[in-house]
Amino acid sequence: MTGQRARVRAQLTGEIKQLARTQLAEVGAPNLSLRAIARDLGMASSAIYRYFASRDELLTALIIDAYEAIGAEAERADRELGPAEAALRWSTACWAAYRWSLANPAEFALIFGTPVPGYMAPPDTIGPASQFTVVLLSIVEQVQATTWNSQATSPSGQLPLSDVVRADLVALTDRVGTTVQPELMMIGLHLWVSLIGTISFILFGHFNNVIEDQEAFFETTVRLLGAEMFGQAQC
Amino acid sequence: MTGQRARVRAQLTGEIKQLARTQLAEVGAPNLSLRAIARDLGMASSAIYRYFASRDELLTALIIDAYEAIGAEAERADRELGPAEAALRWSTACWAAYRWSLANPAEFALIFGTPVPGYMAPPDTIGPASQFTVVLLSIVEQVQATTWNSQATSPSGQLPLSDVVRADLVALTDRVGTTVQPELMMIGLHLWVSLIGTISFILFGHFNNVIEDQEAFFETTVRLLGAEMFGQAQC
DNA sequence: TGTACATCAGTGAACGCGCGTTCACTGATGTAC
DNA sequence: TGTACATCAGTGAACGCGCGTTCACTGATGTAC
Repeated sequence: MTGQRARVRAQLTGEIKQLARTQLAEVGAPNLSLRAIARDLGMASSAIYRYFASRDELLTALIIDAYEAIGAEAERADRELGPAEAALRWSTACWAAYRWSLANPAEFALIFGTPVPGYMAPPDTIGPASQFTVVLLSIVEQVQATTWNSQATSPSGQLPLSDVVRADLVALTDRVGTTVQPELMMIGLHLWVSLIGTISFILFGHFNNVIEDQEAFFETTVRLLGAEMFGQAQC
Repeated sequence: MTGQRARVRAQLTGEIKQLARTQLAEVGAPNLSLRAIARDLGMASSAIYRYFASRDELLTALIIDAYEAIGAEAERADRELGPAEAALRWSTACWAAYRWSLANPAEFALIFGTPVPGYMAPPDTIGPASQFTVVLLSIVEQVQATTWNSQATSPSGQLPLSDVVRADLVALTDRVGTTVQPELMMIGLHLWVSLIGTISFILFGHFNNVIEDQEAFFETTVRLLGAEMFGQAQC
């Protein structure tokens, strides 16, 4: 059977990444050690090089995996929800991101924390990085198609965009191939940033000794953010 | 003169920290090396131990300095502004944080990026950490005293807090000795998180190839955030 | 004003670790005829 | 179906680095009388 070697190879590649993830949580990305992984695997340290050409290449693989994982969680949650109001889809996606992040704090830090110094993410990471935002964009499009108009009640309606910001946002919508209005796009980006910022604060401990029930705080934040886009609706 | 030795000591301590900051920018906190600092200073590596008992103690000093620096910037900006509307004070504080962060990205990462694995921040850092939020709180208090009421127009008025979140927020206001309403406190925390989240995204490169003029984007975000607290007012 | 002593800064060698990456190699697994 | 050859996984030694921290020490600076 031809695939025998390939299958073993794929499995060991997976094991290496899994051990790397474990190490990530213990020592952080900058101290990720190929030798330590080899030790855990019971192999010679040089053997790792049959699977990854360098430490940076392994890091890249982990970053891509992390982006794909959080993106896949959001996608799955949105799909399982089925047709629903945009507000419900929003909070569903937020909770998917939250759950994944709490379950995988080291990988969250890998993609949204301090960039590893000296490491340059290759272009391969761009695609996976946008997976989550694709889900958000689809929600934003639904808002545009149904509820939203630029003179709406929420602060958004009163948001005057400067020419340069509007131009940037129009260029962005063109690039991703959507017809969402720049005002709404602005709010969408802002929600995305605030969502990740909130998860960061919780994960990185900035709310310790500040907020007791951080999950409840997250829930309120999601609602608050939702109100910015959907007006004063729902749950 | 008694202070001679002390003065030299203080100066060298400062030089060590300055070199440490430079290194921070180049290799990141987890790879901060006492030996490299000593090398840059032209001293024996063991000499550093006359100034800092360990690597962690040096890190702690840098963290405290960073918190104090960003807090001091905000304080100074707010003071120089003099009596002003809350909205203007808010944007002034935001820009102070933004400018400092762009000028000191490594130190921003030190306090708001991925925590250094294995490092536990001692309680000494709590005081300096709250310096910036003291400025924000003072703005929030002004809002409460002047414009704001819980049935206001912005989404905030429509923000129903669950019992557990309200309890957390009340405990928090008690602890910091203020009489700000929990709804407003919630929004204040949210603004704080979103502000730092936005700066993180910009600094950590998440807007590269997404937004061209990131400073203009920041300006719009600050306005958008302000609108959440102040309603649809001003500049 | 001068001397004796204590304090402190800085040295340099050492301990006991760690790391990424390369290279010539052995043996096993697959492939082509 | 069996043999010859190529491919590939894994080894172990080595190169050339790095690190934090300790310790006994020298010599200069300050302090007390």
